[in-house]
Amino acid sequence: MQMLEQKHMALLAEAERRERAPTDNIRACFELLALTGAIDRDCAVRLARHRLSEGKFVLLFLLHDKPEGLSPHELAERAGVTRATITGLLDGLERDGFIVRRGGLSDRRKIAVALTEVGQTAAGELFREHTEWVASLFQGFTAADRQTLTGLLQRIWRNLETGKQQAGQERAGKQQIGQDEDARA
Amino acid sequence: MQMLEQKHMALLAEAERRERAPTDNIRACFELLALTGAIDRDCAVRLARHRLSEGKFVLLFLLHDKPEGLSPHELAERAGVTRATITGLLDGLERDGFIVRRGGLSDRRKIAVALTEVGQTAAGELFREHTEWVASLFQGFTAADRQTLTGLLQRIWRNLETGKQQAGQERAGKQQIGQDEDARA
DNA sequence: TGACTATAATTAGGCGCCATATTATTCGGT
DNA sequence: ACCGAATAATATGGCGCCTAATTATAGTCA
Repeated sequence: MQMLEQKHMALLAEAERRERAPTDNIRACFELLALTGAIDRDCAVRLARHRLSEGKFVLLFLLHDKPEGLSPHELAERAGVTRATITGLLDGLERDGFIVRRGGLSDRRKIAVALTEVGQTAAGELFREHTEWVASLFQGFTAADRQTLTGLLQRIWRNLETGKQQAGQERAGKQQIGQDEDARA
Repeated sequence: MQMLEQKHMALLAEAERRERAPTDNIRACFELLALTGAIDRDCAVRLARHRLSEGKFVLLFLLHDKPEGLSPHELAERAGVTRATITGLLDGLERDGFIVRRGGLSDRRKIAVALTEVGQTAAGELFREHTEWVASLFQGFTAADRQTLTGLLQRIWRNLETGKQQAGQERAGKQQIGQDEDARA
């Protein structure tokens, strides 16, 4: 069951042919990406059954205990996406009857986004369902297992950060002073 | 450095508040997703510097040793995306001068997609750069480390598949016979 | 007050992905 | 030779995400 994606198998085959960089490492990376890709797809399929996406689900759950509503601005911050993205998600949620936009606040630039009955119900049921599903993916894992995994992942994190810094320095070197356009990342 | 995404932190906090499903498992899952999310974003940033996306890069590399070109159909198969997606990627690649579409084949429905000089050069340089970057993420990993990681990931795979089957059965039960719309996944 | 600046939400446009048409061409069978 | 089925590429429209531009409103300060 070494599930790799099509594109990754092609890339790996070529890398092996060229005997370039350590292909074992590449394979390991692709295994990681394939798994999370599958998780994301499964997540999307599950939520799609309720006319939701992951982004929409997050908004629903952020609003579930806020009867007075939140502003798009706050939603963007808490969900970690831009306000423009929020606008799009809200359009869909409003169309499907999960939320309402309320105006008429003291600051007339702002609006309040709140759940409808339907949204409230969906939020409640789905939060339970979703967290149980996520937890089930690690069924059978002991604390030690999780610890081991976390340790390995952190080592990858560090390598990733190191690579970013190096790339930044190289580019800065090439173009004199060179602002780091990756600062946000 | 327990890097989690904004949305995941919000979800986790709420899950902890409700003391629902084992939050340690949820946290572990989110760590996994956060890491691969960061890898994907970094990958996108690196390729964007060359006016490429991951999808486009895959096509470039699939074409690099095919001077006579490949059909969109073949590209779709090898890249693991639909033909419609290929059309879009090719539009961009053609606009940016990486590839050309050639007609006039014996089967007049088909076209051949081939790299230009520019595309050829880019493909060569980027393949090296990209594989080295991917491999560098696992720098310092021993064979045993990789083995450990693969083992853990496979356990998650199995849990994921199990969950899919169960969900399928439940839905099949609800709606009498119920075709399995997940067969493709 | 009036101009400037900051902030809120939205729009516009782009990208990658998808599913579902649509159009052109080929091929099989009678 | 012709009809219908299969196949190739593309068009269309949707979704989620982004950045940059736009519009409305608020607050500040000379």
